Amino acid sequence: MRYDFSAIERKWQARWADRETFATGTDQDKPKYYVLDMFPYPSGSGLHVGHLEGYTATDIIARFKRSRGFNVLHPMGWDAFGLPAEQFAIRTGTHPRLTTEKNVSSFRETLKSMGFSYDWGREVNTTDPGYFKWTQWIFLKLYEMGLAYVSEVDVNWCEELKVVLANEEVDEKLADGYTVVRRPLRQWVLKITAYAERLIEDLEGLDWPENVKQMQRNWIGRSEGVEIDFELRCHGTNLKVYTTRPDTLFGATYLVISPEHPMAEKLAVARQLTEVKAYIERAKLKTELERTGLQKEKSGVFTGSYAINPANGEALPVWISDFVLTSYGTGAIMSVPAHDSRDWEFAKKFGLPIREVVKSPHDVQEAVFEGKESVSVNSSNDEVSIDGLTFGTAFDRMATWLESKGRGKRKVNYKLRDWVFSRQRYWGEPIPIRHYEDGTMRPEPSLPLTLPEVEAYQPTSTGESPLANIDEWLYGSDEHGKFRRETNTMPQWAGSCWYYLRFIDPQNAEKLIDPARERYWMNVDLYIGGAEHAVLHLLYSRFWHKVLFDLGVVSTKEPFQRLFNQGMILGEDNEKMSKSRGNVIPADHVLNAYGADAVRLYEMFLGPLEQVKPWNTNGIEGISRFLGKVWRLVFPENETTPRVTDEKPAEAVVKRLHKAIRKIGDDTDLLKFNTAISEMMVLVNELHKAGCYSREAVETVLLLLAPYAPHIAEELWQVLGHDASISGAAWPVFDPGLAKDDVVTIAVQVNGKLRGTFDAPVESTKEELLREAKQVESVVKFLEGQAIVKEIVVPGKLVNFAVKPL
RNA sequence: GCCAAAGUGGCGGAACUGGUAGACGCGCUGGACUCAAAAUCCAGUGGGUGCAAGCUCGUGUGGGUUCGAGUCCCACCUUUGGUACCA
Repeated sequence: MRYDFSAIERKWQARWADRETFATGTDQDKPKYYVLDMFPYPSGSGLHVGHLEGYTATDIIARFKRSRGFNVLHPMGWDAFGLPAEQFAIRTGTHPRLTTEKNVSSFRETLKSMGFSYDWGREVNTTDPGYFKWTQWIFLKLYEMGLAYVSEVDVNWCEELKVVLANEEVDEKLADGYTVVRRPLRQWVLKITAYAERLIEDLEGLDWPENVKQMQRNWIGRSEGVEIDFELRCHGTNLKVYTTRPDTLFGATYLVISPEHPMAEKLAVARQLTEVKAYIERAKLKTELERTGLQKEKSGVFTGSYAINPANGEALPVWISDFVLTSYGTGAIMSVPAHDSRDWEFAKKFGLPIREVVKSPHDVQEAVFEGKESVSVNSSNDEVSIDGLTFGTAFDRMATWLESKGRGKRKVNYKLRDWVFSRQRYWGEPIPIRHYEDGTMRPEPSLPLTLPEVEAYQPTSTGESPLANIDEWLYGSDEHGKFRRETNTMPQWAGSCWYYLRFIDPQNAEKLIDPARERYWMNVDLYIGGAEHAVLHLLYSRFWHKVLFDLGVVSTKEPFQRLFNQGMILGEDNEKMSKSRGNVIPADHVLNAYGADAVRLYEMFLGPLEQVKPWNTNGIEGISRFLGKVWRLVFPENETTPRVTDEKPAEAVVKRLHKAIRKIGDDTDLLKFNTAISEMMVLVNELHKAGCYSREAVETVLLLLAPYAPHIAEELWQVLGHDASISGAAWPVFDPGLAKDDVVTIAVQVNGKLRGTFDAPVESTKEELLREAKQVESVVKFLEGQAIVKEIVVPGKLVNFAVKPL
């Protein structure tokens, strides 16, 4: 009987669906395992082989854990709000809901034809009102807790199109010849900074790749410093700067404020006013990209004003420059050119003095010295001296002195900024807030607040979302008076911030999640997705989770216990898969040609899961051949009767089986699927070679293979007389005694070079191995006429003789 | 520039805490079966040298530690990902 993968795969997929084979177990006495994929945005271009990599990995784990007695939660859903469907709507008038529905069913079909064991009864969709009701509910909680507020925020504004652009759209539009300016707009902002400390601290207990944790720490960017008040000469006020190097205060030779600083114009003396105003105007026109990325050369203008250095009473000129950011610290800095590379460049360009205050190995006029390990010099006044001290103590003494003088205050700063949470778009969750005529805001009294139908999806000319055009939806009145609804919608991040919770209790109309279920299933035991989400999605999600923890909605501090980033699969040309390169391998294409089992195995056989690796369609032939060999364990070529016998397999075969059970189980646990598959190949080859077709051997192979290639495993399992699905069968257990080798090959080296080998029982003593090694024929001639200086024996591995000529 | 990861045959990759480099698969070469092909099976396959047993070189480059280094240390080169003046 031929191995007809497409008939077999169709048969089992239909059967699994009919029998709800993969419905999540409810027996709470069993241990649980929650294995989750980063759910996809259902795009119009469909799934390609790269998308399937992570999903295959989680499916193998899901099936593996089931066979080891766990209740497994393995769900799938759709992150379906988002820009592409809206842009398509703007071009064609097609409602984003229709586009989304179409794409979702195409995605679902492809995933089903991969044989993934998702519990489809738990599918969620972020655009479903029953889902986003709770996204809105969380928003209102944030609002009640004072964590959501309205603020004027600079956005990328495209004058011609009258729209706000996402950062990634800016380049594209500029290339198309549009102008983009920074312009303040009323926005909802979430106070993620209030959680900065906890977001850093709680990384500690997570099983995440160290580099992802590091990236999150860097993004949050905690720094300890001092805010110092500089008295302004002739102004009667102070200028507050933030520094992490109060130990270099004696080396400050000028101050710099950002062009947007409230004092910028006030500080300009009459003679400098025109120049200062022009500089501020120019800065306004620059986009963030121009101010940061492209511009290496420092620019700036002198205000004409001076501030007094509290440490030594010197008058320091105050400059304006756009390399100082308004949004960080106080928007003003003290410059210590000798010990900060940016300050050094600026000082060189504008001829400002450079003074060494930390002992430097070279002349600071020639090059900057930023090291913290040297001692301070030239740093003392009548009240304080830090000369001879290194960074830590110098910092402390200066901070204490400044505090005692009332000129400074220790301060912890974060790079992390509050999260701009509104979008001027149609296709997103409406922000459920009413604005009343008296200027007050109140939450919508009943959720969900759904999207109205609109005629046009273009934003309005004022920059508001299309919702601002729908009067019936927009205006209303209640006991508090007339109101206008909020026209901003939420960003795509919103729905993906908490979806892992809804999978636990997807239909609950009363609550976001049932507490008992939450306690059983949380947290997520394994979360697999692309490294591109290492910072934002995971940080936002952790933030919301902590808020929900504070509200008592969830019982864990963190949502995702173990995180794994799969590496990208490149096109056959070793380039990132993209439409424009034309190197995309569509999932359906390879599925039709080779079948789900082959694609699943090949995706995993390609290389380590975390590694970036190119696709090569030719290589899948080897997997097809392997599956053929598995099939022929049961059905010999051109025969329709199974050849499996009930004979007990030979001792050597039994040992081989136990070794394979151990190796494949260990590798699967560690997500080392490529080597697990290699072991299966070796095992199957050896069974054929040994002519062993005993039931015990063949069934073991099927059980080991089942998480990886479930369709063929089910089919042959049934052929061998089992009525129940192999997915309910237990993972085989190995006997450590049998999984061990009795005889090992010992390598014999002379001066570290391999000169021969011999077989020996594993338990051989060092003396036995030495005696044996000296008699190996190919070794003898290398020992002749040599004095053995040293004998090294590694039991079970090798013997090495270090020799010298006599 | 900075941070992170990685460089192993023609290709994807394997090698436990330093211990026989190249498992497994692709490709290629030769052979069996066949009228022929497909499928399948068998043998070979890092470079050099040799009839051969073998010898020798070999894990990005150059040094080092060690009886022994793909693995550890130092310097450098290259690639990929992240990031963009955070005081």
